[in-house]
Amino acid sequence: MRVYNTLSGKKEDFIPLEPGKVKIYVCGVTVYDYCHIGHARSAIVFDVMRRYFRYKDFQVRYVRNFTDIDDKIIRRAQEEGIPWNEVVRKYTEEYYRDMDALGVERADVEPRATEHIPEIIEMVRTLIDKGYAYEVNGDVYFEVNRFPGYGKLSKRSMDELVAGARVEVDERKRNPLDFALWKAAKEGEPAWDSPWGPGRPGWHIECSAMSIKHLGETFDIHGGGADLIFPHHENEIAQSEACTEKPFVRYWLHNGFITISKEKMSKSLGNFFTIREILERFDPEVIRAFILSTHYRSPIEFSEEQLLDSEVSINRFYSTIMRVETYLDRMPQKVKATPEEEYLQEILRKFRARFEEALDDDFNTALSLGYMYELVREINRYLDSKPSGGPARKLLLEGISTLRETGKVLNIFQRSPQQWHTSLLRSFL
RNA sequence: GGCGGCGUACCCAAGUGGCUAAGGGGGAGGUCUGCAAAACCUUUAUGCGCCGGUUCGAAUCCGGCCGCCGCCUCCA
Repeated sequence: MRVYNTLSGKKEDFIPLEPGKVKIYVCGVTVYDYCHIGHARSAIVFDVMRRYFRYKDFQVRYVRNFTDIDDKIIRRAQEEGIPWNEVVRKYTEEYYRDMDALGVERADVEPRATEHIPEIIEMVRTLIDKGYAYEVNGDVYFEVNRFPGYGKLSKRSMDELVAGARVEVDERKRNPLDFALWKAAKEGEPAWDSPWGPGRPGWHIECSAMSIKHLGETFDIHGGGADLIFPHHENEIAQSEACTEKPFVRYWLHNGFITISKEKMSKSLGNFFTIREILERFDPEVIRAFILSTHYRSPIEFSEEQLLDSEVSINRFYSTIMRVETYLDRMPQKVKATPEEEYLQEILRKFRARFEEALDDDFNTALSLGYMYELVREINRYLDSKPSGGPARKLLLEGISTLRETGKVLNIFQRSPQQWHTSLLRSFL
């Protein structure tokens, strides 16, 4: 397998730390609002990677966190006049509702920052002891100048970062790029005791502490949206490697954005659609197929037209399944071979290899889908030739089961045609 | 300003040195059908933003130009 590693900027052979095993950490969401389609993309593409590793007989350990304490959560709690942990509870529940609907599997471990305060404190303490961090009035900052590799993931030098920085100047920091490991609590804010006084963890430290705890000091894959490359993942590398003195992650994988009118969909621009809104109009399988019809690193333009295209494609699949079922029910015993049989056999013979070749090449789901639709067409062509008898039955069933099994990797094509059609009718109402 | 990415048909999209440039949607024509739908077939890029260069050979590598986008600030 080959994967594109953001760290090296190229595709590399994937070699796991331990043969046959793969350890993956994916940055999840901050639970303070409903998820939008961009969150869905990240969740779905990494879900597919995980499923594909399993398909390839890897033993997968998959960790995806929830950020359950930060400024946005605190602000939202104040706005709604409810406790911060009530905000967390509510939006965690909503997250699961959306992701379950989209067929995103639960992670093996789903750690939360507030459940790892001791590990976080321990890590911050180590960083201070080693001289990588300093305390100022109850805040603790990581000193980026102390870490020689700073900028290696986002491919920027310190000078460039400082020159282009638009961050507000905080006089207490030794360098404007220094980032908070621990934040002192202001009046009325949720707080945990620490050697530096009551406070809460900074955003980046939780992912380092939790990934190291659940996957070890070095692990295989760390993923997330491309907008996390800087500063989040850059900071994770700095604090983790400073702390453990070992390489943190072997392969950094990042998914591209969803755009609206060519612009990045984002909270701050306000040009986003929630998963919930889209699910009112489209079947979840349509959303999955739409997202997987583009390579995970490329931008996808979100549009109704594209979703409708995906809907038609999936419909063709289920119509074919139904056609085969009906056909087999009425098919005569008498053996009738047709020339099309050879074509279908030929495409089936090559199918698995081509499917795997596509996904082996940096998870090219778009290409794998193309092969699947080619197989659908070949099955229809064979049906049109009106074959009959045992061998024909066997061949048709093989075609269907091949699509079903490979569909498992993308988690599409898993329902009955009846279920699909029922759901489709519902979306018209 | 710095760094990075992208530009393939009417739309989406795969393809990163070499067979006829996947696949889907849409359009046109056709087969089947009582009609229709579905399905299938044919067709829809001698060309891959533009101009040069390297090479026996380039969408694919190099240089320049044009256009679009992202990151540098919370962000999937």
